[in-house]
Amino acid sequence: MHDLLFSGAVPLAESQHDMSKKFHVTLHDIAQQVNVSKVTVSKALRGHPDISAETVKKIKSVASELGYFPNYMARNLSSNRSHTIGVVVPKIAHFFFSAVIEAIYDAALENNYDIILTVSQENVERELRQIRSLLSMRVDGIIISVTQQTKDPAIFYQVKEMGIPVTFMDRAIDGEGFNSVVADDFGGAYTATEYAIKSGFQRIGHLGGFAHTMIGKERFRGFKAAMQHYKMPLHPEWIVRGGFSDADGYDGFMKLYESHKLPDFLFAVTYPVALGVHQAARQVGMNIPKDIDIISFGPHGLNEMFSPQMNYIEQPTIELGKKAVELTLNNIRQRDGFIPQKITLPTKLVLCDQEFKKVAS
Amino acid sequence: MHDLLFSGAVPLAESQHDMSKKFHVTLHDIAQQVNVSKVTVSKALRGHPDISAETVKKIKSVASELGYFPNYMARNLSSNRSHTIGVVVPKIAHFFFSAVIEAIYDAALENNYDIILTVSQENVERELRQIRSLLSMRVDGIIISVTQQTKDPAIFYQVKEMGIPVTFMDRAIDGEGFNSVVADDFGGAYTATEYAIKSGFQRIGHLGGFAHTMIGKERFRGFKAAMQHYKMPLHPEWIVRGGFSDADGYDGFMKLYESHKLPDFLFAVTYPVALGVHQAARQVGMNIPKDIDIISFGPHGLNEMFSPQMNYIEQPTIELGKKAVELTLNNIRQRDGFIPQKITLPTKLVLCDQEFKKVAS
DNA sequence: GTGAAAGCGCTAACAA
DNA sequence: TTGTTAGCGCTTTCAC
Repeated sequence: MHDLLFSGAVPLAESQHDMSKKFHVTLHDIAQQVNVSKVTVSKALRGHPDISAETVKKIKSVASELGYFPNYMARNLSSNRSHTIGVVVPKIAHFFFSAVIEAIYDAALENNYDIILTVSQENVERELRQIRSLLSMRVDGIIISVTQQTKDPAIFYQVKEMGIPVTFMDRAIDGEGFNSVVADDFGGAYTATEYAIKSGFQRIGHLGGFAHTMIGKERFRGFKAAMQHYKMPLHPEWIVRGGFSDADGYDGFMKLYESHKLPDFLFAVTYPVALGVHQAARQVGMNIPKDIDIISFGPHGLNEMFSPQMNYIEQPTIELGKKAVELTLNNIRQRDGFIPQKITLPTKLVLCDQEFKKVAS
Repeated sequence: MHDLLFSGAVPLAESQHDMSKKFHVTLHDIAQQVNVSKVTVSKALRGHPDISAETVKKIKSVASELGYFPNYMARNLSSNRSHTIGVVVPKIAHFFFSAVIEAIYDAALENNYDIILTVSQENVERELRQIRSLLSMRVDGIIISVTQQTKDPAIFYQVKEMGIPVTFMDRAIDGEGFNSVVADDFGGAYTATEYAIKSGFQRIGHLGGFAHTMIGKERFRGFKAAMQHYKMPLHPEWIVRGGFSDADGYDGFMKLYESHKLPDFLFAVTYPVALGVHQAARQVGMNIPKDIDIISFGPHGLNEMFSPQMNYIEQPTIELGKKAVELTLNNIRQRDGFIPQKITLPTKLVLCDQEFKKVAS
């Protein structure tokens, strides 16, 4: 029995210069064994209705006996579909992105699609390089969360021209003809600010993100809108525009601290920024929330560690990933008939509770 | 000028049934424009020394003018190398894994290799499915961190038989002929326990992971070794074997608490377990570190948020990723001549300081 | 220095 | 129901 096992594959190997091919069984090998043609095997393995149940059974058994794995490179080349979605993110080791990425993987699997993930590391050149790479891999669609520096939409138009749907996730750039799935940054910021106002804080400050990013803009806009709606004066000295990292939060707080006119409440643009604030506050001997309270966007399950816990705006990470995949898939399936969609998912104000929640396993 | 731009590609498109191929420029298109053969273009674009500098220049300019992207499916099919490493991890949204994954991506990029990442979600069937998928994509090698339930090494032997190097990362399984890169779990656990003993704690307990996993075993072994070395009695009632998640930590603590004989120090097998302990302790009104102190493996930059901060064993996440890639690449390049390596990377005891550190950006 | 021919493993049209 | 023929886009001989 075992002599037969590689009877198709081994002779093939002998004639190969590349030894790595040694044990790569092909349709041809199976066809020989079963005494049918390659095409029959191909059809049988893919569940094509043409082939008789008996033949299918025989073919399948031989296939698994030989340890056959379809060669996707060959399959994709001839069918001209890769059944793959390319993804570009700025970071992986990041609370928010790692959660979204996982959701993307799960959603894709449910739809029998593969994901090819790439990382730009917040670097525009690397981002471009990765997009090119995905194009060369002939992905069927691309989901991207751009870097904080990405401004030029040219490449995205080029991708679209190639017939490859583009879906922006969370971080979008201006431009027509693309899908996008973003969290309701404006609404979240508005709610957070409103909460501070209604809680009676009088000196409310904002540590905002980069002014040129959608997120930085929208969250600042939500902050302003709430302040204006409740007739609170906007104090420019309490508004610091920086980046999205903990270092930015640290620096921002220190800047306020050194000016000797700290607000009594801070709305931080991201969770890392809030962490930086915590760090800085501890360093100068100030207590949160006693001396100064804070709220920020989405800690993504990390809040449990804090004592006392922080209030926050929950971002729909799972939904973002899921929607991005669905949208991209719809676009891929409908191709030209598809009208690009822009989806905004709601955020939620979470006031800290003491109930036990799962963090990460 | 623009009429020429797609003169090669458009007519080709007309004859295609699949519209997605509309604007996919091929070597053939470039060849026509420059009036040379496909082969010349192929060689020129790959920097083959055969072609004259002038021809190369002309070809490259036309290629970029037409917006040419090499088709990796075709390239890989004919060259029988994918220049790709497949990766399987149990989780992405996890402090430890997301850090390692990012390191893997960076290391691969430096070596001009692509990564295809898949997630098993701690599910053995899904893990198998993803491995199959990677094999079908004809990855050149596989880096894998197995699920907590993975016991059967059969598939890994099969992969190896196909001439595809396997490197276990962090979570290894027994078996010969595979590479592995793991953190020094034994040493880390020993050091942690030793620290507790030297700090004067008398009732030292351990919240251990699954007894069937390498990590669970090694960390427990390190704990025991240190206890024995310092002649500390091992109290079975202070040793709880569970899993690696926060829920396990929560449950473990509660079990000890309800038994009314809590230790005064806990060595937790993972950071999530320690988080669960924190959560539980807070719930029953106990203070860490006053009432009971704790140490655990690797919070990966999250420690800054704690107040007071926790001591921990630092895991070499970046190094794990980097080494895994290097090892796999070496194995790929040397093929049969390669002797599989088992690398253990040192861990480090970190006693909390107040200095500002970057968390995540 | 350049190119013609053959083939990678598979699928899609069309015959038989 | 099954097989034949023709590619997919590229690389690899090997001849010129």
